[in-house]
Amino acid sequence: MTSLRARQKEDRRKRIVASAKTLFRKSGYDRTTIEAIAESAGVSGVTVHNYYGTKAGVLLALVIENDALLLRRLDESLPRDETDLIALTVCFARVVMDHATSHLEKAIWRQVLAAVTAESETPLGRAYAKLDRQLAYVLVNRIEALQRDGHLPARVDPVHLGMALFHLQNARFVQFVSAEGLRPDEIETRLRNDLTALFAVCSR
Amino acid sequence: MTSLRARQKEDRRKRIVASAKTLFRKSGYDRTTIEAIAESAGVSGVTVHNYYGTKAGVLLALVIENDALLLRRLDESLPRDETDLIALTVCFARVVMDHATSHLEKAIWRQVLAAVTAESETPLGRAYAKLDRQLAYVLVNRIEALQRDGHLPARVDPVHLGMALFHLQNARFVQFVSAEGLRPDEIETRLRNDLTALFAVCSR
DNA sequence: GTAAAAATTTTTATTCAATAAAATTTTTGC
DNA sequence: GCAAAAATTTTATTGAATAAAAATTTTTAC
Repeated sequence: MTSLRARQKEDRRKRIVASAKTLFRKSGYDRTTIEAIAESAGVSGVTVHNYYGTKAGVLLALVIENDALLLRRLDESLPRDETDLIALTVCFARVVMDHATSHLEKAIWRQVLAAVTAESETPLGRAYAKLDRQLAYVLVNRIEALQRDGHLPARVDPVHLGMALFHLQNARFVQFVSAEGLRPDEIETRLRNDLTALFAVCSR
Repeated sequence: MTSLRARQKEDRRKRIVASAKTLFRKSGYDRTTIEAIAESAGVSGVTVHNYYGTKAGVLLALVIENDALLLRRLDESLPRDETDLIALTVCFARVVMDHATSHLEKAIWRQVLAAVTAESETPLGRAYAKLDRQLAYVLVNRIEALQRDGHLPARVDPVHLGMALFHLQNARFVQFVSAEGLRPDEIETRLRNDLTALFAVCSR
């Protein structure tokens, strides 16, 4: 039983986020005012603030919505028969980059990453962190499968390995959006170099 | 031959940054206004903007100044006789965390990290990126020494390895400042787990 | 040493994000 | 339908950011 009030709220949320996405893509983040988003969504500017706290909050909400999609897409896009850990991680990174660029420009992703750090202790920040963890677990699950099939030594902890690889991939993603001219291919090479060097250590 | 004008400019810069550091530490980032920094430094608010562009710019300038110190401190603090790569990286991470917390609170570091991403294409953002690269090279140099002394296989590329380890360490640093309650010991454990898992892969 | 010029800061004004309190509208429960 | 509750809008304020004009100071040239 959803009350009228709850439905209206949900409706406004949807309109605000949809308006924001359109405007951010059309005019960029800085040149889009909260008032413009509010007007386009048919609410007052203060309501947008009441709903999302900050302009960055609206952006984060929008990204979280899209990332639910990425989560499914990732699982589909990673080939089930891939046995090479490096190839798997690189593929993961590429799907993330493709998804990102197909939705928003790099300049806006920089705002997203900035907001995530600045607002890490707020509800929306936590929601993003949770999604990030789910993203990491897509990789962890694949690594567990790899280990089950004997493509990885039994001594490696798949959760730790998955997290480490995710962090590394994420660091390269940050680099990707931080430099306008950097192409996915170049990032792929760097990530490959990272992994090759690490796996070549083989100490003790 | 430094002109009077150049000296005065340098002097104002110093006063602005010093005032900002004092005020940020005393009242936090958000509760410190540019006007307050300006007044304490004996200049107008607009001058602060002219010098650093944004409030975050002032913060970044301040951090860059401190990081020059970190660079030296890091090189001193890393034991020369350390032959274990994991121990070396963990030690590196700890020095960075100690340095960070001794200068500014986590909440302010979150603002720093946010500003770095948001302003990656501005001069101050680039200056920070350059310092980051120098920090990474402290690690790279140590790894090269390790390899020279036969503690690392000849097949590993020390630059790639150093960069990868730096990124991993950095990802954990971001986590460190993003969660108020997270202690350096816990981060150290996580980083150790990352490295242990990666080095255990040993594929092909 | 002084007057013109060049450079730099300050003043002034405007836009917009963020926040708070009061006023208004809408929904809900009876 | 009507009173109470909940939510939105209006109104107002602070502070960051930016731009243009005005004022000041340093430099340069004589």
